[in-house]
Amino acid sequence: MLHVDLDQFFASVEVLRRPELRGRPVIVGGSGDPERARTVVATASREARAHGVHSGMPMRLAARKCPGAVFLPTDMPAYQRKSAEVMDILRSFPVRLEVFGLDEAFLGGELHDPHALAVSLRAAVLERAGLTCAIGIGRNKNQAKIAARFAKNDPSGIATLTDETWLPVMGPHPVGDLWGVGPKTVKKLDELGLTTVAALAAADPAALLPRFPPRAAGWLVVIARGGGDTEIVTEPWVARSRSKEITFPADLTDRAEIAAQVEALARALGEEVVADGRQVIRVGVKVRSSSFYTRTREAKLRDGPTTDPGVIAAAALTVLDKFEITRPVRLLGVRADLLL
DNA sequence: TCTGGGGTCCTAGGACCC
DNA sequence: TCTGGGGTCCTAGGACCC
Repeated sequence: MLHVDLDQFFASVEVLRRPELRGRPVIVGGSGDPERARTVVATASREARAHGVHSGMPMRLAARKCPGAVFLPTDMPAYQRKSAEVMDILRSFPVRLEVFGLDEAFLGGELHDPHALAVSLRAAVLERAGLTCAIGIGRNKNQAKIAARFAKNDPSGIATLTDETWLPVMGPHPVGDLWGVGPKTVKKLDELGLTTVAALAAADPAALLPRFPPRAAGWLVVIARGGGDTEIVTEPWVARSRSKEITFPADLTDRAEIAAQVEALARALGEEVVADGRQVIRVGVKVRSSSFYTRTREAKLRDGPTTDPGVIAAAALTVLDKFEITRPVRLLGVRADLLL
């Protein structure tokens, strides 16, 4: 199993079409205005990362840390096109390919010399798409995915984990370094005295039951031991839902204005979904107040699946009525669940 | 410097039915 | 008269990922 992870994907695509930016710190995010409040960095180039800039950082802080950087707006259509190009290159090899987001893929097959394959893949992606990538090799997705992180810090851009090396390498790491273990899970594991991968790997899943549901407990121990999924799904991904949300530069307080924004979001979302040939079965609304308190409400469409943006907008407004809005509104979002 | 946008999957409780 | 067991659907929220 191989995991291919494109380096600083958004920033690299921007540099490709603006060669004069090569070697300069490039920061992609929001509208590209570093002074605009409530926006964050989507991707920072290697040069910008050297200044301490990283994904998720507020744009204004990034601008302070790296005043000489070039700031660019996020151009998703461009990244989607480039992603498809790279995936086609990967598919030209005799492997099974699972697309895993815009900038990642898993490759599997009967690989006699996975390292040699990784070398060839990197060369092909660089020559034919102009992009660099890290490649992790493992016996399953978990191992390959984590190996790709090590590959990012290796001059060869390739790293391998196996059943034999997993625990010696990962054992000393904090549990938060595991794929799928976030801050909340780290805290709960810590309450059980499990802070390292080695400790979690040695644990009896039953010991996690005071803090985790049975399935989660079993899964955590499996991934800590270097186990994981080995299935490659080559069928194109069919989206389960689609959403649109906006964080406003200044909070909204007027109820009519809030409703108008929800309606506009729902209509735009509906038009995109219909353009994709999908049907909406359920509509959800998200409201985040100025205090960052976030709530969602949703409802199934009573009259069945629809392709009518007007119906979707009306449903969103009905769902909005379920909220008691007492605080200024920072964010509004609309989500559509799609018929499979 | 306050904290984006777009997703997925899981869990849990209540309604409702037999 | 005071309380079964199983199942599905719906909704809300949590957690995580890039």
